[in-house]
Amino acid sequence: MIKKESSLSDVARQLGVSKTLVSFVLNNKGDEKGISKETQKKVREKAIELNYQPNQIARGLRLGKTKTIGLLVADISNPFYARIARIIEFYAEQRGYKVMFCSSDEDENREKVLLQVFRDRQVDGAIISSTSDNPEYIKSLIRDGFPFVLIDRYFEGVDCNYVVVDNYQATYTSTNFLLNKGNKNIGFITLSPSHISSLHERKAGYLGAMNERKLKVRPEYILELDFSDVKKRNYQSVKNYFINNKELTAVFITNNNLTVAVLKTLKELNINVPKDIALMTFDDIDIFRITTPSISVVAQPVDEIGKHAVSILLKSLEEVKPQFVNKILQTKLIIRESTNR
Amino acid sequence: MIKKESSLSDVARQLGVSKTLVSFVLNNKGDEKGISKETQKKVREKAIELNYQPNQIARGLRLGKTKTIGLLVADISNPFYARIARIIEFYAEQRGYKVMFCSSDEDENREKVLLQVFRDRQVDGAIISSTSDNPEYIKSLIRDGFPFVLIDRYFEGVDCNYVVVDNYQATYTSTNFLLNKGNKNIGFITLSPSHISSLHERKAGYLGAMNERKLKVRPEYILELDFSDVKKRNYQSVKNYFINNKELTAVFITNNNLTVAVLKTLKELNINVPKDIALMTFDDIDIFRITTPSISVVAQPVDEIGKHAVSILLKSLEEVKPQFVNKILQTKLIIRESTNR
DNA sequence: ATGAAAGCGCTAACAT
DNA sequence: ATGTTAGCGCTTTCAT
Repeated sequence: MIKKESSLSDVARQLGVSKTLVSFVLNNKGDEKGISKETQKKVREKAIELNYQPNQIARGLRLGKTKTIGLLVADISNPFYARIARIIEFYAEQRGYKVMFCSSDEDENREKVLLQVFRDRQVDGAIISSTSDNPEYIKSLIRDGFPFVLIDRYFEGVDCNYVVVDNYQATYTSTNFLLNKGNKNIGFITLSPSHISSLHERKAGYLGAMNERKLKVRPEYILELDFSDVKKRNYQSVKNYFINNKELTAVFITNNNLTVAVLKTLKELNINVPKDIALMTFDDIDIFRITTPSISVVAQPVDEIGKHAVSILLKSLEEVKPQFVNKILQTKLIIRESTNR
Repeated sequence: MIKKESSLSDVARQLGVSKTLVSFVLNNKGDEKGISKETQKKVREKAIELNYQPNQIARGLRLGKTKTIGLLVADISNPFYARIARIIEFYAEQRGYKVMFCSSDEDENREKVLLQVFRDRQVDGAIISSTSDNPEYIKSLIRDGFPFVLIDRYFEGVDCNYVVVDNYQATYTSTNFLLNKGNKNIGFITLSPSHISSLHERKAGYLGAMNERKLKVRPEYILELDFSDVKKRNYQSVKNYFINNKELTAVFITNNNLTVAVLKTLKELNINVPKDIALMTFDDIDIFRITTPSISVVAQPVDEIGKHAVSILLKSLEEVKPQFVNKILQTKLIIRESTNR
């Protein structure tokens, strides 16, 4: 029961001119098409009078472009993704694009379906933090010529747009920082599915630093938590981990909501940070600034990530045969109280 | 350069039948329209063979429905709204709807523009956390028959869909809790613009409880912070507040990112919670569970809010002359360490 | 300087 | 049991 909005034909009819003319004027092609100044003025005035607003769906159908981009992440309520979303919204809006989002829950099949939904809805392109293990699927997007840019995670050997951070360097540096502080038994808590490039490389950076010092990494020092367990707040394995690994003096955690799990567990176990164990994690979100102790973090350049993702995507929409662009951004170590020992 | 997707006509042509027939079959109206079983089978098979996916934009233009809803909040990266977004996404998806979001930054004009963009894009309806001071504007949405439901904030005397919490009761109870703990000088930190119903009522609940005990509330006990200052992390006034109000033994804060500001400031000033001052706030987000001390909060039923918002909105899309529905949900006091004094 | 007409991909009323 | 056709609101080519 929406009040009938006025359409192009309404404006045209009331003025006794053609839709073409109105369309020209309202798309600022009046001069180019040689429409007389007076006519243009009349058209604009009438458009305002009738509160004419172009129907973007009709426009989209005709032009094959919807000025909409899709954003697919694991979980829009994860503060890291939420911040990225805000930034993507900001830059997209500047260029006249709206964003539609969805959360894959780290489920590969869901991701596939969700992406298809985006395509059915004719989003012009997508920004994707993929949970997929299967580059074939991503390759098919490329073959289809569907414009997208991966963020946070990429696929080795798959040539496409992506903007990620140097995860290896990040954990390599962090681990060395902990080592230089005199820690020898350093634990590592991460998320599965472990094929995700960012997690994979974070682990590699940690192992790289440890190996360089010829330090053994006992298998039980590495804990991999299932995403669904984190989501369900099932932290039992975290508890067991700390109970069974008393000799750890530091631990690196790869992801912000894992760290929430860890902090909660440590609190329950009455294990003090940093006195009993030092802590370091990924993502500089508010939460880690105000805990006691405040948490040392690897800060990702969230603004840069969002900004590049949007600009790369929109550029690739404009070009006929776009060059794929890859950005590998550097992270920043922010040392706070949780590593003071 | 998107690979040509197959359309209805492709399927029809290759089968030597009409688009109508294909449309009927694929929309499960085959039996109803008396299409023979074999033909139906052929159509379905061909559709799969050609990987036919209906173009939802064309469908939207024809049907006047896009199966998209808009979500407008102050800031999608605020954890409270991010969680609501995830939940709205969840319930919307179950019913075949996608969600498009945007952030008003608590700017009334921006909100107006953003909502118009939603309408131009033919979203079927919207879920709105309005920052507006002007019910006239909201009323015009109603007059236009644009379906929407307000969340978090409503307008006194404006008859429309909304789902909010009982904010007065929430702060009234909280303040009484603090009073019963022996606090007399209780501060109140809130956000401007203060016309926002939720903030307004939270303040009223606090004042109500204080007045009932005949306790004076000195004007300087109430701090109103500008949203833009919070966003810019300009916390100077918070600092001054605590420096100038040493006699406060407790403070209630109306909003989660304000609390982040306060915690950060208290840390800097070396003021201990709860020893020096007790703290209580709104929104049960992760962050408040893992700080030391953990923070006592008024928990909003986030899942309920999102669930109701979606169901009310979708119901109002289906009905010709919808009854407006109002939900006022109850909050829950969660007592943690920050009020132990 | 302006307009007619086609067409984007789909649905549905109305034939046959 | 199936097809013809119009039309959603817009842009754009080609006429005039």
